[in-house]
Amino acid sequence: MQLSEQEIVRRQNLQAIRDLGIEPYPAATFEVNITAKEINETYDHHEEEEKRNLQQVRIAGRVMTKRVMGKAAFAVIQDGTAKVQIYVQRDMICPDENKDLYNKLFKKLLDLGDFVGIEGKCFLTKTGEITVKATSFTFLSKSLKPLPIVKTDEEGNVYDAFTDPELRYRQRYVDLVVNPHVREAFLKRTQMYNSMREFLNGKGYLEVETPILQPLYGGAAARPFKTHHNTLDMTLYLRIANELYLKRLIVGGFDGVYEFSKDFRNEGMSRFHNPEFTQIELYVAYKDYEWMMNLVEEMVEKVALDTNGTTKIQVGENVIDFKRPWKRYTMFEAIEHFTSIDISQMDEDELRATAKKLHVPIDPSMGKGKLIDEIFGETCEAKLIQPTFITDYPIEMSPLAKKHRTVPGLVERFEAICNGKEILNSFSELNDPIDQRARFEEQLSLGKRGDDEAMVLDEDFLNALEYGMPPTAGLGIGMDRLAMIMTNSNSIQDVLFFPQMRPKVTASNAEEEEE
RNA sequence: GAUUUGGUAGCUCAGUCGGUAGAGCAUCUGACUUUUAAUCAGAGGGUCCCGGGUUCGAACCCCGGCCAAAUCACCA
Repeated sequence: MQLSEQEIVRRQNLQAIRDLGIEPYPAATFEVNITAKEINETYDHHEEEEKRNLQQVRIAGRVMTKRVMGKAAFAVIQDGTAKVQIYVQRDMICPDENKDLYNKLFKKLLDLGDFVGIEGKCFLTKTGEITVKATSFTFLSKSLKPLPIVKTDEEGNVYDAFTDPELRYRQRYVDLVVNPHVREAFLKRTQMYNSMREFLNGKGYLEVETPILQPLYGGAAARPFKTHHNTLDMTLYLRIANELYLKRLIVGGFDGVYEFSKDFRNEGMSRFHNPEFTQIELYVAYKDYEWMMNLVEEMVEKVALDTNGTTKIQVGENVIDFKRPWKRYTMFEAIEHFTSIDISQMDEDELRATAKKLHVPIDPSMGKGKLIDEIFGETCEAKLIQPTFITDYPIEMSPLAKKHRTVPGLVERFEAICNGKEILNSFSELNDPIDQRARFEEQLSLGKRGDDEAMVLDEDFLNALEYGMPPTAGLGIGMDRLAMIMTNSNSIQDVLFFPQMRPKVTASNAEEEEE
C-alpha cells in the first residue's frame, strides 16, 4: 500500500501517542452532557443560559480546524449536531510541571479529523463567539487519512469545497463530515419518513413488511434482478414492487396497510433512476381514487411543513407550493389545456395524425392508449411545475387498475406531477378476479411479442382475489423523487446515502485479481 | 447505449508553442496565551487515470481502454 506523506506522518503521530502512554483508541465511554448545537443556541438565546449549566460542559467531536498561538490555541470540533469552538491554554490543561499533554499531544500529535473529548466552561471571546475553555481534554480516536478541509470566510465564501461528485458518492462518509448541506438533506429525508409514519399511523393504518425475494415479480412493468436460492434450488427475483403482496393483506382483512419498500429494477441509471430505490405503497379498503387524492394532498402538505417548515419549497428556479388543494386535470383536459386539441373522442388513426402534428415521436406498434400516454408525456408533463393531479388513464397502461365507472377505455387512476416529473401513482384497485385474469393474459401476449417489461401472471394473487377483495384505493409514492423535491436536489444520488456506482479499479484490488 | 465535458499533490484548481511539474489551503520545522480562511519565516510532497503510438523529447498531439458528470435514449 502506497502511503502519502500525510498518511505517514499520521501513523508516526499514532505511535508517538502510544509512546506517551496514551491509548489512541480508548474503549471507555466519554460521557457528554451537551451538544455543539445546544451550546450555540444558548448563545443565541440568552434567557436559556440560566437553564443550562455552562460551567461544566462535556462535549466530544472531531477536530475540524486548529489554530495554535504558542501556549494557547483555538480549535473547532464538530459533533453530530454542529461545530463549536474550543479554547485550550497550556497551563489550564497541564497544571503540573509536565507539559506533554499540551506541547506534544495537543500541539503536535493531534491532527485534523481526530476525535477528542473536552471538559470545560463556556465563555464569549472578544469577537463574541461562544467557546468552550478546556479544563481537560481526552484523546478519543485517531484519524489516519487527511480530510478535505473546507474553509469559509466571514462573508460566507467557501474555499476548497469538497465537490468532486465521484469522490463524494464513493466516500459518502467524507462528504457527510465536511459538507453540512449534504447532512441536512439526509436529515430531511428521514424527517419525511417520520412525517408519513406519524400521519398514517394516526389514521390507524398498519406498517408491514412483505417479501423482497419473490418467486414471481409483479406489481409494475420493469425488468427484475434475478437470483438463485440454493436450498430450494429455485430462481428468485428481487421485488420490483410490493403491490400484489399488500393486496393479499387487504384480502386477509387488514383494512389499511403500508410499507416503505426498497424496490429493485434492472434498468438504466440516470439522475432520476437508481437500480434500488424506495417507494411507499399504501392500500386502504372501502375507498376509491377520489378519496386517495384528498389523502395525498393532506399527507404531502404535512411532509412539506414537517421537513421545510413551509408548504413553499424552492426547487431549482421554481417555488413549488404544496398547499391544498392541488390542481386537477383529467388526462384529456390536460392535453387540451396545453395543445388546444380535444382528443377525447378520437380513434387510433386520428390520434396518430395528431401525434404527428404535435411532433410527438411514435411508432407503428403503439395502440390507442400508448398514443394518448405519449402525447401527454411530450406535451404536458414538463410544463406541470406546481403539484397537479392527472386523472383517468388509458386502460392499456394500467393492468392493475379498475375500469373507470363511467368512461369506457379508461381506468380510475391518477398521478401527481410536480416539477415536471411524476412523483406518485394511485388507482382504485382492480378487485374483479375475472377482469384481472384477462388483463394479465393481455400482458402475457405483450410479453410473447417481445415486451420484456410486460407483467407476468401471478396465479396465487388471482387465487387471493377470487376469495374476494373489498373495493380498495392504492397509492405508490417515489420516496427518492419526493426527497429530491423536498431537499432541492438535482440528482437522485444526492438523496441516497450510497448511490450505485461502477466499482473503481484501484491498485490494490487489481493486485488481488492478479493473485 | 449515444454525444459532450472532465480525470495533474490530501482537497480545489492552473499549466503558454511539445522542452526540468505550478498556486492556495492541508502537511513538516520554527515563532506566537482571545484566534477564527489566524498570522509571520522557512521546507518537503507527483503512477500528470491506464496502455500503446508519433517525436530527439509528451501532462499537452494521435489511437484504444477505464471512471465520472451533464444531455439524450431507455424507464411507472
